[in-house]
Amino acid sequence: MTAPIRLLLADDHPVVRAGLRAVLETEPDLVIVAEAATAEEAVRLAAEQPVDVVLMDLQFGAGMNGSQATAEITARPGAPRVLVVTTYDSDADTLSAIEAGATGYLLKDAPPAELAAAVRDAAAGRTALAPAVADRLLHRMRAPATALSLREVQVLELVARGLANLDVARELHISQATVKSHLVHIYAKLGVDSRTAAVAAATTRGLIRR
Amino acid sequence: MTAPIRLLLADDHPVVRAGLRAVLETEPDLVIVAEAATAEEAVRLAAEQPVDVVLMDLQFGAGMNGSQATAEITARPGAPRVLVVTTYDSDADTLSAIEAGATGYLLKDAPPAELAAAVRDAAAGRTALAPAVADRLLHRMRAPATALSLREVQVLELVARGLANLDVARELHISQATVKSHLVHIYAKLGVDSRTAAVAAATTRGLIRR
DNA sequence: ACCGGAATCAACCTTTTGATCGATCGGTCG
DNA sequence: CGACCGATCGATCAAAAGGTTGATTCCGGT
Repeated sequence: MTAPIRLLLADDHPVVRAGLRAVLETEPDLVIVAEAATAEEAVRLAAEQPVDVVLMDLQFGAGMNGSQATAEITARPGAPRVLVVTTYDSDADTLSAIEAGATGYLLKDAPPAELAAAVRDAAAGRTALAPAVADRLLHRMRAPATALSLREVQVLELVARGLANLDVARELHISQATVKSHLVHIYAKLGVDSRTAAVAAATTRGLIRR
Repeated sequence: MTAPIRLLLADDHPVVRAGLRAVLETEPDLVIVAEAATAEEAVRLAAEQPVDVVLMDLQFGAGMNGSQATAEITARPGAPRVLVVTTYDSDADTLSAIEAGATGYLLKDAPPAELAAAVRDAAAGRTALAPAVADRLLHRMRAPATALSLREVQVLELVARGLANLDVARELHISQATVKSHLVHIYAKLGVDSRTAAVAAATTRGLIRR
């Protein structure tokens, strides 16, 4: 028998951490070596000890989000694999997580068996995508007209939260001119001509999370 | 020693059910008698057997939502208490759950001890509200201005569809000045200062339909 | 090595929106 | 009845957003 797969759980909900622990601890080849309640803590713990797979939530109450933490974790040499386990999925979440170096993307409504299988896939370096996520990614490939780039989705999500262009610029550390430029491209791709119309179109198409 | 409190867990996420079970089973006075993966199943199970407290999620993937299930469960004589345990909270969620007869409203990021305490409160018929939820409810009481008039809602729904002021005016057969006037009032009531922010605020509070 | 797309920024101009006045006209309610 | 509120409209000015053009950098694919 080979060495067990060492896991780090990163989720701000104690209940979810307990659930993941309960589900995964019944697998003899998996061992949970640490838990993190914040993204920052996850980054720190992943650096302090040998870990094979990090189960990473995307939404944390405050501070760094899961994508940022994923990017920091995967940036280091000999980094563990990061398997994103989140509740809701949108193009924005999926793309930024994959962009950040996630090995897999699961939804929390996955059955336990699927979860354990995905962990093993991730540990072996194989990509593990939830069916719903894989479907959407393929669908995007086939219809590249409506496919917003990662940056464009990020801009649009902030716009949907009601931020003005200058606020979006500050949030993303770019200039206001760039935000306007992105918006022009977004309008063209969605076939609209105002920010609120873009938000409405993107919402009905499921491009952004509400 | 008195009889243990009998619990029914209703959540569509296996991981969350396992987490709640793990957290609550360590309490000697609590016993989980059933689990439901859908709202419909929760209603059925709550009718079939004696249960003291139902831990109810609000978001289910498909079918009935948690509020509807709560209403059905509490409508029966000798009904169990329903304790809502959800991830995100918005005014719309909170109000409809309380409206439906929920005894308490907790967030999933609550620490285990708080969860167990809330279950005991609910079993005894005491209202158990998460501090964040209680704060918001009190805040609403002090600021009853959140009630939009019928006309204001009509304007806001068209704005949310991406229409410009002039388009809204034509749609409602009023002048652009009137639309702007309504919007000023809407912004004041929602505490925002732009149309997209108003749409975002109204959406999260459930004031407009998407 | 070259090309195209994504992302970045700047400057200019037009349109839309928002802020702030004020005003009229029904209803409702104590 | 008088006070109040919702709905309606107008005018003006400043701010924000949108449209256009052009340019640079970087990266992946041919």
